[in-house]
Amino acid sequence: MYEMKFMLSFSERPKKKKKKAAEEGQENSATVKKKIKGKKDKVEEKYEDGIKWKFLEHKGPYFPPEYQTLPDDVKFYYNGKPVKLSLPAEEVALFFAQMMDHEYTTKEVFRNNFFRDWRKEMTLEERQLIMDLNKCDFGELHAMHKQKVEARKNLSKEEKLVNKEANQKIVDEYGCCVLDHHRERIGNFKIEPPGLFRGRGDHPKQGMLKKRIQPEDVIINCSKDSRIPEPPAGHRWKEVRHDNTVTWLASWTENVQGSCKYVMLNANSKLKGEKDWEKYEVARKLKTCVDAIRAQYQEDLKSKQMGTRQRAVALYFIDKLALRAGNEKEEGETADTVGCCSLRVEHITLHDTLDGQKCVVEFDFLGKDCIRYYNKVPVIKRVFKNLKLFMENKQEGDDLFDRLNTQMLNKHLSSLMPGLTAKVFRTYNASITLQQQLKELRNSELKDNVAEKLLSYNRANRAVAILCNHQRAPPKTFEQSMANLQAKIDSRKEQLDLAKKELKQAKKEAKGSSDNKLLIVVEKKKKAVQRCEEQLLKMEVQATDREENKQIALSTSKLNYLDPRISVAWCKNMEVQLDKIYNKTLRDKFAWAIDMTEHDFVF
DNA sequence: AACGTAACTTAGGACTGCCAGT
DNA sequence: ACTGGCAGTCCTAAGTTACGTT
Repeated sequence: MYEMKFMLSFSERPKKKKKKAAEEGQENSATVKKKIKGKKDKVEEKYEDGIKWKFLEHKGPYFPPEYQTLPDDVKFYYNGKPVKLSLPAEEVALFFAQMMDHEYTTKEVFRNNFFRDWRKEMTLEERQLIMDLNKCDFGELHAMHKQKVEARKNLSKEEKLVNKEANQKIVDEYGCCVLDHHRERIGNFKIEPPGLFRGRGDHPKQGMLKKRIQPEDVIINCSKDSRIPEPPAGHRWKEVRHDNTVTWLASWTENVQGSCKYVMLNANSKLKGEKDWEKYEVARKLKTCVDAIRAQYQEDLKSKQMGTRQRAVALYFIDKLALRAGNEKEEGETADTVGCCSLRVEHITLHDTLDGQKCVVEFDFLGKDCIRYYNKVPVIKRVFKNLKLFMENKQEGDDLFDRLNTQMLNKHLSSLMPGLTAKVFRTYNASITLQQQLKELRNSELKDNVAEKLLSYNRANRAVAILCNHQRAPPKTFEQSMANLQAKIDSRKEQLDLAKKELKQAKKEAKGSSDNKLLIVVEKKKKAVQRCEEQLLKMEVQATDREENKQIALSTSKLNYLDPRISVAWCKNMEVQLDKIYNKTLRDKFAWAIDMTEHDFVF
């Protein structure tokens, strides 16, 4: 049961005093701000000062199995000669062999990074021998891997069940924790297995060895008074700490980028649910002051301060186009991608007129995950003039907003509204767009068929996905499956024609007759026609939906940007079953919204 | 103020297993 | 019973933001 309607709203929430709270420790009963009696006399506790829990107990992360050496008959060859590799070198060789069907392994950067890191794992002797990746023959390793995959696929039902049960046992043991009074699922309790780093796009580190994580690398976070997780036999943890100002249960540092990895709770947990609710409440708060903020940045477009003008233009983009903030990135460490503040002059082209429209900005850049953002947008004159100004005397590689960064932008935003940052605009614009589109589509289409209602919902969802530029690679089987569906539609059409003819014939025969049998036949044929029509419509709607969705990913916005209460209310109003738009995982994640939302909810 | 990084959200692709249609 | 296509799940990379340090 969720009690978040009683929670402090974000503006009333005290500012964090992180470190201090941690030092005081979780036993401090003064950290319990409020005990609120909920329904059924359940007591919910709210904490202040960024305290996330009072009690946390878990079994620690689950480690992947140790590497098992190759069978003797599977050989690696160098320069045509079999070479028995040392265990560490062999393990890394297998990582490469496993990926050989992938395009990655043909790329120069990938191969070079792999080879460099692989050589580090070799013995001196191996290193002296193996000097050239092109002389390496992983053929047998690759074949063995493919065989293993095949064998796994061909397991009998019983064997698969045994595996499934073994997996379930691991989930039962490691997949849950106790946080305060709740038993909660953990999102990622498994330590990431070693392998070759697969960055996205043109990643300078692709192919580097992602090393095996040992318990000695792992920090455990839990309550002092909980049963401390046991490290695997013969090992010890890097550290056991008791920091209740954070939500992670375990962490380690990953070697490729040097960043932290965390074991955290599942999205259906109370902690994550509250955070999610809070996010949407901030976005709704923005709704109440967005007009003022827009008026302000319109004014700022005329500012004498260049920095203020740049901030205003950036904000205009973030608001209108739902661009991400765009932090600076360290060159050479990651793929070259940008967001709003990090746009460079080569990413936009200004057109005084284009296709009959005035003041058009053409965007073309790679955003998060190297997804291309391409858009031609008419903008207001003042923005256009400013852009021209910002581009003056600059060349390729120069920042468009040279007097602006995300910290400055967010600092400004938080002064306009507590809790406001650049990404809130994405959440706000996504959710408000869904709400508007649902309303419009309902008015204009007035469908009473569930399939058509769902098409409307998906179209509204799609409008958001397009706004947020959530793309996907067209499924490999797309053309084929589309053709299959069309064939089915065609054959169903023929079937319908036939059914109609039969109905006509039956009617004719029954005319004037009072023979009950004939009347029953007519009814039967009528039903058949009706059923056929329904099936045909359903398939046609499905075809439309699928075609429109070819390169668009709806799931990302559904999961991260759309206030679930809008969808829950829509289902109630349209008399559509919630499970038609939310699968089990989403229903779990949004349990808080399903619980609290009435049909009249307005974002 | 500049910088580094911890903590957390957001993201697309790979993988899996189920079920409709044969 | 078989299978292929796809929805759902898993995986982990890649963002954002706040905070601490120099």
